[in-house]
Amino acid sequence: MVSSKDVATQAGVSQATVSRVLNHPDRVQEKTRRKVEAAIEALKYVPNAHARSLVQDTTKLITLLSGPLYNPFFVETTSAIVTYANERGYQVNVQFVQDDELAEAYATAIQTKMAGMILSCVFLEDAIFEQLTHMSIPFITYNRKHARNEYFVEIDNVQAGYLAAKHLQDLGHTRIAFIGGSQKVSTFRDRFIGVQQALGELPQELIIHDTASKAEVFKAHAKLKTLSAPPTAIVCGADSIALEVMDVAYKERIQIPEELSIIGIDNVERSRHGAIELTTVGSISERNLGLVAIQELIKMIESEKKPCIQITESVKVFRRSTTQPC
Amino acid sequence: MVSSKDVATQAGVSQATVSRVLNHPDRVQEKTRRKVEAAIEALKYVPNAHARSLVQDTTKLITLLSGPLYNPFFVETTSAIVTYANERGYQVNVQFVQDDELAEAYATAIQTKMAGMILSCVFLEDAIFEQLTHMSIPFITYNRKHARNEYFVEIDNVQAGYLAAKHLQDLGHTRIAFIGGSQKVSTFRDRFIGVQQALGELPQELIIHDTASKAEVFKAHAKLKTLSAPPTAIVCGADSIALEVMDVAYKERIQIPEELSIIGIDNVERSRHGAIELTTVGSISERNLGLVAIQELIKMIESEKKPCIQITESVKVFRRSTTQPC
DNA sequence: TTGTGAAATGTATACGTATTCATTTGCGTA
DNA sequence: TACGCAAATGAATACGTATACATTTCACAA
Repeated sequence: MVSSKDVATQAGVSQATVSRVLNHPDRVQEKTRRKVEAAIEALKYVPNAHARSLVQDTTKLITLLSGPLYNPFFVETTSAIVTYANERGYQVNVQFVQDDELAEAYATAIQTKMAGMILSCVFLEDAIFEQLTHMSIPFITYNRKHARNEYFVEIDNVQAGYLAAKHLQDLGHTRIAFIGGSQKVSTFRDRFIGVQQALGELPQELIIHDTASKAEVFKAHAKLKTLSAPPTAIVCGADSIALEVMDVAYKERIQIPEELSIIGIDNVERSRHGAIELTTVGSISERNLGLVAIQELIKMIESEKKPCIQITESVKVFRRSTTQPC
Repeated sequence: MVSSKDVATQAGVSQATVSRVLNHPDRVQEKTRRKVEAAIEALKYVPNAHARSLVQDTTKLITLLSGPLYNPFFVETTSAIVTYANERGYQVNVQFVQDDELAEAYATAIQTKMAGMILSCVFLEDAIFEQLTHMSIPFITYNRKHARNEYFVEIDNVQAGYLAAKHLQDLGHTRIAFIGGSQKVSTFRDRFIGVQQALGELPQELIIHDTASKAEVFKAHAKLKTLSAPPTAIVCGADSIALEVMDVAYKERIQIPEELSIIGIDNVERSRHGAIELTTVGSISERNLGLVAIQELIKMIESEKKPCIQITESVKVFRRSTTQPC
């Protein structure tokens, strides 16, 4: 590995001067600068970011702990986060973590000195939260939040659940099911609360929580189908779930929306696809939640002042083709 | 920041001993080890990965230069790569790079000392390639390759193009169009070669290259539609393009496959969705190309011996519902 | 010419870790 | 008890960079 010392020797200057050429080009004479730059070019020198961040105790690295990419919501947020961070000169360390893996993901992540952390996969009551808070670096959550979170970006999940259920109710549906994820997660909990605000207490047989994988969606759908009075409509706790329900339904030749109305929440890009046309609830602004979060995080990193950041975006129904009157 | 020196003071030992507890626990006495571990716990010490990789000149970091996530192919590969690497104890630095941004992505990436690099976004004749080769670290490309690549993982793209075109031909189609990306890219070039092997020289009006964005797919489709003799079938150079063509077609109320047959290449997960059912060509083994690549890369990193790795997976047609007899 | 101050450059040090080498400890044996 | 040897530990150093501080250079005025 070629170091700044090698460059210095080659250029006939001291290592400090090389460093100055890189960091304060104005503080070094034109002629010297050119010599050094020539040496850098000749030796194909690239500064060592590890050494730099060691001495400066600062780094241009952000850790992203995202949910898994089989959920299209995380595809969009990850893409936005990484791209924006790169534009701003940050590298992004990405991990895709399943719900119960946060602790170990966190443990390995913090070994690397970083400028900030952005994550989605936190539980409402997550033991990891105290550690996060005691970290000296800024962190922000998007989509989900912790019970005592001070920095988060989300959509109005209660309202989203409410609007989704209301939409189906307004279409005349009375047997409405809910399929969602873990109630330990703020998102699903709040969305379910919203659903209940619209519909009142749902019969137990129409509520299915803890649906994380495709296989579980399959089971959930099978269970609903065999009910003596199957639902005519389903509120899905996330578009990712809705897409999987649609997959199962199509494969079983169930007509959507004729036999079954489906509404999701998140308004992911894919729900707009001509072959999908999923009715869903999403942010009015249609701003990417990940983008909002990374922008806020970088503000926090670069301005040092850290006021409490709590952004909750308003939502509305995006009506497409998977819902119709009962 | 709490350092190993602080831990040493707290435990009443030297810094070297703390280091040994972490790296060679067997070389330190049981009693001492417990003292140190207690101190680590008490001070919530985490070793600084920068300092470590500085002194060891080694690091558990891999750089991934992926194509953009609006292409579902890259969603699947990125997911597989990051997850596998994490399991093996590596952090992954991710960048999503558009075709013409490779140079700058590369420039920022190499400032961080890394164990290896994995990338997809290279052109057949890419100037960056020489720099990559002269790097002392292992790198491997997946999906795409460079003209002089020694380490790559791909599917048999010529065969894929051939089979896709042949499939349509066998169904009786004669007006077959091709929509692909840049011919500077190995993937699209080879796939197009395969198409021509099956169909002979295509009429110029039925060939559309350089289709990278959704907007360009829209334009491509519009152009084909207004032809005096529009195509009855389209070979798409990638599933991502096929999905976008389907999107446009559905929105214009064009029946697929009744009015237009579509075949893609890649066999991405999404093409199996009940609402999509895209006929496509993909690897027989259905192994994730990204996974194969990262496994090979880590082998290269950890075993030092670096034979030439050139994996080309055989392909077959996955017949679904977007193609039918003319 | 000489003195002065600013600009330019060099010297020395710190960051946190792993490791080599030197020193101490402790144990078994004579 | 004393000796020797292995095991355990400590002291010192290197990794590559940025910067505070010391030194040199240089232009300009007296």
